[in-house]
Amino acid sequence: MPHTLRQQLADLVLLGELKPGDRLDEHKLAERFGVSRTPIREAIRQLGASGLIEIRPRRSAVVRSFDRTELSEAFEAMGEIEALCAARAAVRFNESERLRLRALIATSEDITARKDRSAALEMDFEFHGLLHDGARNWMLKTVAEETRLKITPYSAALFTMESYDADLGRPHNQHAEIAEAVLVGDGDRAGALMREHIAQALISLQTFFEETAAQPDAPKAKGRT
Amino acid sequence: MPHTLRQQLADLVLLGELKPGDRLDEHKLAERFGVSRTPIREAIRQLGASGLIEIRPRRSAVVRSFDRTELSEAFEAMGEIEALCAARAAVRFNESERLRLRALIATSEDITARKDRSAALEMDFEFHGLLHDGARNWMLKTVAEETRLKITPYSAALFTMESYDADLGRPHNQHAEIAEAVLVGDGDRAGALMREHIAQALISLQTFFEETAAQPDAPKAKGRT
DNA sequence: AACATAATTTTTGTATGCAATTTACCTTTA
DNA sequence: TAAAGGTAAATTGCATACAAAAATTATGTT
Repeated sequence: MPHTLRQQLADLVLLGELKPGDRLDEHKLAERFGVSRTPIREAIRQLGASGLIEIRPRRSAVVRSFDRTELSEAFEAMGEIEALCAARAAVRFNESERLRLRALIATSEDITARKDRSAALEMDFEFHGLLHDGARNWMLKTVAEETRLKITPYSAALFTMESYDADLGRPHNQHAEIAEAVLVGDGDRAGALMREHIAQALISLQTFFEETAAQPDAPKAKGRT
Repeated sequence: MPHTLRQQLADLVLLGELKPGDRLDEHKLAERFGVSRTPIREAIRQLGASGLIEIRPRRSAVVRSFDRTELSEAFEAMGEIEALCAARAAVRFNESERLRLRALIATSEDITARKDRSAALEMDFEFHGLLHDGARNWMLKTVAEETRLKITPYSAALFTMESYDADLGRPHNQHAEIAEAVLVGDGDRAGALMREHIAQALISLQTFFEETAAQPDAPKAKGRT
């Protein structure tokens, strides 16, 4: 099942080939995907409306980048939204979802032990996706995923760093705790734990970006030596 | 300051000229706005990504329509998001915003007395917009406005109905109560009142749509007598 | 008259070309 | 060497054209 052009383009950003601040050259992208500029432009506009890239009239579109303040606000907002999903999921989960969640945590345990960062990233998406579905609210799910999408270029970068190996256990343990609260039906606790989980993720992100000097908002080296 | 094409197109939907379910003919729109189909298509794609219209491959795009369940879920989600904004605004409002809020409520009082539904709709937008800003979180504001945008074709319809005159006082009073909580700095109360306010809005919407039989999800009469 | 099928029109998807603007590069000057 | 200016190249915005698919109308059969 071939992805849509829009998804293929998004993947360039989501999988890290294009990083925040990078320009999107319509000609080159058209050539790369073997189509004309017209469909490329349409895909770019869509991703622009999704907030994944930034569209500036008469100038190249660029991958959306956040400064420290924006990143912190984004995580604060996401924390609240994910907390909402978790709290509702705790109350509305059905039996098959409970089974799936349990299985997910077990698999995650394994992945964490093997320090497979790539699998851990996928697992992270699945875990949160399961809670988004469990909230049984289409709009809430949409909002959660749109929010998550916008910061993905940053959070995904974390999982690609070798130095993140050491901290891989923390998110897993937090997921396990949240899952427990969800399975017990304790919405308030699940929500609170989720809020904390997202807050921790922000701290990890900030820490690693400070260390590597690849900080958000850092001016891109564009040929200027 | 001329609006962008995207905004002009959105206005067709937001101001009620195009209703949920209506098709967007690229040719006619291009002719209407005096441009070619290319920029029209780009605008349509953007609005599609925003969730205001629905894009179906190889078929005309249509204004997004919600069935009863979706509408109810949308309002539930919006209630939580708006409550978040209100709760934060109560704590983070600055002095000029407090003044502006007080002035807004005073004006609203007047508008309600005059039963000016059109002005009341604008006032509604301003009231909520002020709280979105007051939350001091760019992402939260974005999420709130995107959510609000999606259901606007429905909520705006309410304000255009003559029969809504009788109920015009209720939203105003609720706004006033919320404003009071915000000005006192009581975030929890502001949030709770906001949640209630949005829930009431849904009920009004459902009630009026049932009465007029112009229910959401109703199949559009398209030439078929 | 009802239904199925074929012809016709409408509408979308994409490629291509050109004008307008921005960006990059190179020269000149302090 | 750094700044400033001007020219050339690259890039976006938009119009137009045409093929493919969908919607509509017309036609024929039972």
